[in-house]
Amino acid sequence: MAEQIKAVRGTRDITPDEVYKWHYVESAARKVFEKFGFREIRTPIFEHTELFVKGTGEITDIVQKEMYTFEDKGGRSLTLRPEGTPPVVRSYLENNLFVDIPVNKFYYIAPMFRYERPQAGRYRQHMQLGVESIGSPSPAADAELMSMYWHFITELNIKEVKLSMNNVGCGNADCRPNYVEHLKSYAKENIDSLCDTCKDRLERNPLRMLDCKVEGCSEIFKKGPKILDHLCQECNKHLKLVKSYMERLEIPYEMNPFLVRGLDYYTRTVFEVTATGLGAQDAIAGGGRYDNLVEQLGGKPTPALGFGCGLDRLIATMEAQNTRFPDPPGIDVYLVSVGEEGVSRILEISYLLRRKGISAEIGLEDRSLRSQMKTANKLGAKYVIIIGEEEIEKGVASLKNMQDGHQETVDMQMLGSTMEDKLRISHR
RNA sequence: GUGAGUGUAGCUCAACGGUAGAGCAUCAGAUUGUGGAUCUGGUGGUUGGGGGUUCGAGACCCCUCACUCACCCCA
Repeated sequence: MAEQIKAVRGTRDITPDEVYKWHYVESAARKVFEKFGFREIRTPIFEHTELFVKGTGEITDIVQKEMYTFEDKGGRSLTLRPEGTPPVVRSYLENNLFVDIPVNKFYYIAPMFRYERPQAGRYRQHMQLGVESIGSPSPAADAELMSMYWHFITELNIKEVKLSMNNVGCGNADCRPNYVEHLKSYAKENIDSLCDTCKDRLERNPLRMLDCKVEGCSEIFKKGPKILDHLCQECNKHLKLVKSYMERLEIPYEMNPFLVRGLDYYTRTVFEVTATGLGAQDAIAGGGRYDNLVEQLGGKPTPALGFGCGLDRLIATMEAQNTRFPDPPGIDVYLVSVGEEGVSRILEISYLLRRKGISAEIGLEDRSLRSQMKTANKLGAKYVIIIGEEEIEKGVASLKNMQDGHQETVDMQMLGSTMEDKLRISHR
């Protein structure tokens, strides 16, 4: 035997036994999102590398060490998309989608690629359900987005989720930059007690020191300056309104002043949803406002916000919580034949039934009746149609109800309509 | 990128350095044309791959690949 080629590290197959769960979650998402006025957008799976360097941010981990970047035969540097926001903004600008309506709302269900070491809930290719709302500065848009996600996971019956929220301010001199100076001088006062990563972050990306998990560091920053105390007036007002809307919508959330997301472009509202049963990688969704990104990517100054939700983790959560999925689709009829003439008959009948919208499966191997019945049972067929020499001679078919075991004889000509009647009743 | 653990049949796992096994699944039969329960039998493996130690390696050593978990970070 030739050597087996296996799936690439960090990737996996979703086999037919699993895929119905994905269909369920995806169609729930489409239903919910479309009710909230979001429309699907599909962008290419790869982009010019520059889009992510500029959009996601040069100093992010994603860009610095996690991108699948390659050169194509034309010498272009391309990158498999590691996240969905920059491509959607690019598409929004490229297609001039802003001309029709002031606020554009998009969603996508698409694979993302990051070169990371795989572990529980982390893959090199993972499916992300993403949403972007471009054009509105209103805090109501923030609340709308979070409430939509909340509704979505409620619909799926996901339990034990926590929505954490923060406001990381804006670029005005009296807002985040001012806070960062405070934070830096505070960190310098305590520099001897900080871990090496934090020392490094102090210059490169000071905000990220806040969510350091090293105990000593988190203790220090708990006592340090908080962004929420240093927001400019506008950001403060925004935060206040978002909170009041969330309360009015009765969406439970927690303020977490240490929540800082790994992407550069966030302004003001950021949030993260965590779930139980996942191990260390427990974030099932994360997002926030990015009011400067559209301009950064060459558009006019346009406020925007969005989030991403990892479907692999979402489904893993549901499995860990024993969430009920709808039953996997079974088949209506299994057709069994005896003898060569029987095979040609069941092929013909199955084609007829299938065209009537009935799901039918046929046994094509030359096996004993008993074996074929076993297969029918295993596939969960509601009915079995048996066509052998006796039936052919009489021009009939034997029809067996697999639930109650009752068997009857049906005129071959009447099979189509009989099956339609029976299945209409049992579907009710 | 760092650290730890694990790779034996489709799945879950055994086998003191000495003939590679069990349960489940699968296939067939018991039932010459009838599923689920029971019983009987069969198929199925270059022990992840490569090298080394040894009279002899699934086991010990080295390399490599993969998986798992954690760090980092993220969904």
